[in-house]
Amino acid sequence: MAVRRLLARLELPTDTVSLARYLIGKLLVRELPEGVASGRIVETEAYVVGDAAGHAYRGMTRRNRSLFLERGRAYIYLAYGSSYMLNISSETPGIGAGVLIRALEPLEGIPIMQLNRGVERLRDLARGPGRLAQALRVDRSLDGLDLCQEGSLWLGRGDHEPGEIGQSIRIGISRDADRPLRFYLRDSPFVSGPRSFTE
DNA sequence: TCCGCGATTAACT
DNA sequence: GTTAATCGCGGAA
Repeated sequence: MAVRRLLARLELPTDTVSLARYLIGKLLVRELPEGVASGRIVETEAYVVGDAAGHAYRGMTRRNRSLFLERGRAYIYLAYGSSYMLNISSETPGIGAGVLIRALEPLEGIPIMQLNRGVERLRDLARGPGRLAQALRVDRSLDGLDLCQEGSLWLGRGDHEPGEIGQSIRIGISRDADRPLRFYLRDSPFVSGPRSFTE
């Protein structure tokens, strides 16, 4: 198994779009009582400053305050009453923006993820933001966590350069819907949405 | 307080 | 391809 090395905050681009692209190919590591579950990030979306689709658009609230932290923090919320969404804060403190993690290629702890998800098929473990959170048992209790510090959830360096990165409009939003702010690993079967609109 | 609405998913036809 | 489930948030009153 590849060495898991923590990503330092200084390695993370400050700019939201740059961060969304940078995170493709990086590792997301979850430490649970029964063991480690991890995966390679294969799909992200940027929710930039001044973005009408972003949760920070109307200012800071109790729910979205983690988006305004220094880059590399977790912002987690519940969508549709049933699915948790994991985001990583971007920009500088006081600026509300972040990157949604939409899909992982499972690497370690696959049996743990299978139990958490209640499905066997590798491709269905973390393809989609809600599935990903369920596979890694991510919920609001992790909101605000520093992902640049070893702990229950953290970001790791990938062991090689990612392949070709595609770009498209974001999935499932209505406002600011035409902006090409979704990034994904072009050849990965673990990507959730369409693979058209490639750059 | 009330009410409409999702950065989704799974189970349908 | 279509649709119901589900509930916290936040804007309106």
